[in-house]
Amino acid sequence: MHKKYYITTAIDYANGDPHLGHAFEKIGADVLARYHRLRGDDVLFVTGMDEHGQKVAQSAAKEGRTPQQQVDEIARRFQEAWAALGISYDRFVRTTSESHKVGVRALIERIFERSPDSFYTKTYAGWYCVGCEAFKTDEEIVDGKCVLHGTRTLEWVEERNWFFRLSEYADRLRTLIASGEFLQPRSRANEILSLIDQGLDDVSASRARAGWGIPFPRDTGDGEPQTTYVWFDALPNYITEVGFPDTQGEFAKWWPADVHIIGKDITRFHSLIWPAMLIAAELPLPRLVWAHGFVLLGGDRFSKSAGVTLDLQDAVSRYGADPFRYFLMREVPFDADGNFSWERFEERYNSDLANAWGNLASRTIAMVEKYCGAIVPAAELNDLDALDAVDMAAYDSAMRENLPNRALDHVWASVARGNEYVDRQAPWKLAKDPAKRGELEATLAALVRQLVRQAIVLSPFMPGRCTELLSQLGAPAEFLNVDGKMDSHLRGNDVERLGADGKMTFDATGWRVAKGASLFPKRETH
RNA sequence: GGCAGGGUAGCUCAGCUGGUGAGAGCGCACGACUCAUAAUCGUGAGGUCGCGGGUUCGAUCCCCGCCCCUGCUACCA
Repeated sequence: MHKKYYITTAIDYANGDPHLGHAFEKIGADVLARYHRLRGDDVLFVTGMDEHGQKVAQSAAKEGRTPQQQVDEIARRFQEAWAALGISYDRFVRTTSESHKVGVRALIERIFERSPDSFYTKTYAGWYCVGCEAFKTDEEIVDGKCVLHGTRTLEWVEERNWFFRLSEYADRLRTLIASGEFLQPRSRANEILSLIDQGLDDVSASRARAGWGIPFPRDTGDGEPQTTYVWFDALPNYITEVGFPDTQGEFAKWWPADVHIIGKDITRFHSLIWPAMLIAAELPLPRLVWAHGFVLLGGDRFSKSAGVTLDLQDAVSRYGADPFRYFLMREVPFDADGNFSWERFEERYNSDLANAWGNLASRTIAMVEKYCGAIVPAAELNDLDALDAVDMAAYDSAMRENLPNRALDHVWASVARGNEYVDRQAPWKLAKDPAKRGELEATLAALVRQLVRQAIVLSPFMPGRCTELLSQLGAPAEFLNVDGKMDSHLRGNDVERLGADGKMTFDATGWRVAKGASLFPKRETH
């Protein structure tokens, strides 16, 4: 019996090229999605783009393009980046798609029907900054300009908008978040609780300025067309992509989402406005909102203006996507901030990948070739398997808690055990004594089994290299199907590689190993 | 300013409700081995556990004060 697992990422604002921050989130979500596929869950992994807003329209104008041309181009670049990083999403949602627009309007209408008091109109007057797409308070205005956009002039705007009565939901939201199960990690839940305790303000649901967006389905009575404001435009992507407003079929199968993976900076929208919208619409709430931290560069948050950036293409081309994915997942906790530096990357690459794991594979395969004619000998399970089982179980529970970095710690405990085991058994000595033939074979078979286990549990992190290792170990075809290329997702699964209890069953006896190129070659030192 | 979290070996961090000599990984030094990507295995150096008080037979872990860092303090997303 397979469970369904619907995982989403934040949809990225189509206002620039993909960067390390975007990549970290997508890689993290991808690792979780692949892990669940490995377990045999029926996975739906959705990511995409948020493509409306005045800033998009303006940058398009600057480029001499229509807004649609502009977002088409940016969406293409994001999808290229995700392909290069091996992000195995099932669907790429775009808020400019017709189906999304239909879904958004339907959701708003549904809220009008089910919770008639949730929307109301209010006239708002103030200085409006186009750069921020927001009204500014006196403190935010210096010399008649917005402090963040000193080159743009502010506009005095009076408009009648639709508001959403978020304040009305404060009690229910507090209960929801205080449970500790809806919003994680706990530190983020605590921040939102304190926000609730300060009192929730109602939020805009529409803007009167005709803009690049979805027309709000109802007018405010002053004749001005209303455009759906960002929350009501972007957040519903999680349901429109699974068929809403049709609540049968796909929607019934996938919704509610099992987890929304988001950055900690947009926690409040996902843990307050989104559930309030769903309550108002009388729709089920997602099971979990997971707010990850940020990847810092040299201790600073990356930013284009400060020159703190990292070119994704460059990052991938240096060692390949797999080591890059591994490094980010190993070095940056998924529940807090972490640091990226090439210095650290090289350390990790050399010690963890090349020296420890890559070399363990290399020496094991070489010995099976040398001492056993390249055929994996038959042998009973031994202590190595038993000790590894503890680490594999720990890996499993860490993955279920959305902490891939901790899961990797346990896999590397297994890797270290493997290298110790080789030295302790010293197969090269056993090979010289015909009386120890049995022990030699038991040793090498145990090492092959261990590598298979490691390749399987690491495949969500490094799908390409793990497939390569399994291939070198002589694993049959169904074992090799762990790559997550865009055109060959591992869906459902034919072979239960990782059971519901985290245990694996397979028999490597008789596999023909073939040593190939190094899994993690060291670069020329210069 | 308020609220929350944190300051432990060169680096990244573990240390549950206070108690035999404060730990891991990486890095470093020395030794062993030779199957392997000059990889691996073993041993070791070494830290006033942010600062100052207090409670206690005894505190890195409790209390008070101070210093420093980070996050949140709502409509860019």
